[in-house]
Amino acid sequence: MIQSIDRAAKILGLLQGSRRMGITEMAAALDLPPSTVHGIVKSLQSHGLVAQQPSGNRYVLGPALLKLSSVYLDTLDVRARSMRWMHELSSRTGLASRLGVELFGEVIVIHHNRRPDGSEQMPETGVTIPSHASAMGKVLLAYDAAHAADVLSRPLIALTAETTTEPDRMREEFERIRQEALGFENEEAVIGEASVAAPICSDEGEVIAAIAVVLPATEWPPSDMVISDLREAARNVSRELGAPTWPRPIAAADPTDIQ
Amino acid sequence: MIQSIDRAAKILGLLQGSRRMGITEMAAALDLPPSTVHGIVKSLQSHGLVAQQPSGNRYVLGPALLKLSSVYLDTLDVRARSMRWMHELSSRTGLASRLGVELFGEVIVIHHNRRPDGSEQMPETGVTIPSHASAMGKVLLAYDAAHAADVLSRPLIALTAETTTEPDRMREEFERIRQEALGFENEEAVIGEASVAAPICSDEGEVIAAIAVVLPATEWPPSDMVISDLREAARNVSRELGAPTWPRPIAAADPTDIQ
DNA sequence: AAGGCGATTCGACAATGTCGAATCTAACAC
DNA sequence: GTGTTAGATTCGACATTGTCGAATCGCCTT
Repeated sequence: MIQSIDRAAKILGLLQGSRRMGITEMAAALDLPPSTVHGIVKSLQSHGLVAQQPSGNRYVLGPALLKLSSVYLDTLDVRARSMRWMHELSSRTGLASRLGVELFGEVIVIHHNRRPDGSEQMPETGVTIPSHASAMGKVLLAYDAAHAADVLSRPLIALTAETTTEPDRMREEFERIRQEALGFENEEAVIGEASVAAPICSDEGEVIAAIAVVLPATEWPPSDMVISDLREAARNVSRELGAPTWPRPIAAADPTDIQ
Repeated sequence: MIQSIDRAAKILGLLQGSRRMGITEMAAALDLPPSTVHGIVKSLQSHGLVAQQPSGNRYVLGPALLKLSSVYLDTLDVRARSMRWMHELSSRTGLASRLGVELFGEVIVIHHNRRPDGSEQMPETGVTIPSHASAMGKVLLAYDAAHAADVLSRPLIALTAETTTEPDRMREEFERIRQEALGFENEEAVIGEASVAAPICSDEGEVIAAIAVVLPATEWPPSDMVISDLREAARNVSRELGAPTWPRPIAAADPTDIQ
């Protein structure tokens, strides 16, 4: 591992968390001398990854990141193939839909279809949610033993009073997810919001993404029709990706109770 | 400048351009030994900035970039303040609208309002266009002498038969842009597409972004109503940002004819 | 005008990044 | 099934670079 690249990435991570920071502030956060941080920041700045605010004493993330992430999204075969099915899923169910992949114990939304009721909604692409508190995240954890072991090795944070935080209950939930190829979450991440998710399988049979519909907690549980449409969308996307089967066979699923 | 961070950024740039590349291919492109590239890529991968494809021999940009760019967009005060006015601009004119900032001789779209006709349109946030071939880009160049000098010091590339590529004509156009606080482009970037842009000023009176409406070339030139609405939106956003005046006084504009 | 704080610059030197050689892995041809 | 090829990956010697302390600069406050 190259230390200076590691440091540079940590600086990006700091600016991601705190939005605007000065050199001395970043140095304190990373326990490094200001001149060291200054050199790294100037290098990042020369590539547009970081920018200095006009007032001159604080730094922010830079526009080059937007271009890189635009290409990242374009690269995603799973996203390209999901968009049409998600559009249809939202049209049929009247609900918002999300596609997510794993990122360091969280699930990040790589595609979002708004609820088709004409109301004003925030675009969610780029939003992250802790995996343990999200239907998509639970699905991704259920089919990835190593990832689950890692996440469950640290205390699970409660985002609401409903968030499941006991590892044993999570493992039971993973077992059920693998049996039904469905993950559920009711007000575990956001009060008033629930979601149900299904796995997306690749041509190698691996679960590489999860697709979800989002519904108001007042409409919980999701109707049979919503669940049927969700499974249909997941199956269709997986098939387009060349998955041999959907859902992935239980025997092929790695159990998450490896200690 | 830190060489290893520079190299890491170049690797991200390669993957941005070529989408998927192997270690040996990147090494050839950068004129570096494969083991050097491998070390850098593994560092980037550990932070989610790069990912290895399941087949194992090619690399792509990683999901952490999406999260970073999501925060980048959230950080942008100019974007937050423009969204409502752009929504109104698109509603009143029936045209798509874009907000852009400068990135290495290009203009990158940081907010996009679709044309409100219900048709299916690609989201454009993250898209880049060479500044010289874009109304927004020309506006940004017109108010930034150093940037303009840099762009005009290299040959301008024609994207269509209509693209202006002569530096003297560009300078004349910049002069006119500063006088009218408006930039125009008809089929210079994309056949069939035209745009008109206005500058967005900061509280320090600097032009920090440009706002544009996009119209079909068949509707060229834009009507007086469209131009009026665009200026109104630009003035309103600038005012919200604390700009002392709009448009920025001509005397304060740095001439771009510095050789 | 002086003081304080943070950004920035500079250059000596220690630590790290580089990269050649070797090994590993997977795909392909026979 | 075996051998070949090409690319990924690992390892460690060593030269180059990144680090960082000291000094300076710039801006804001008093």
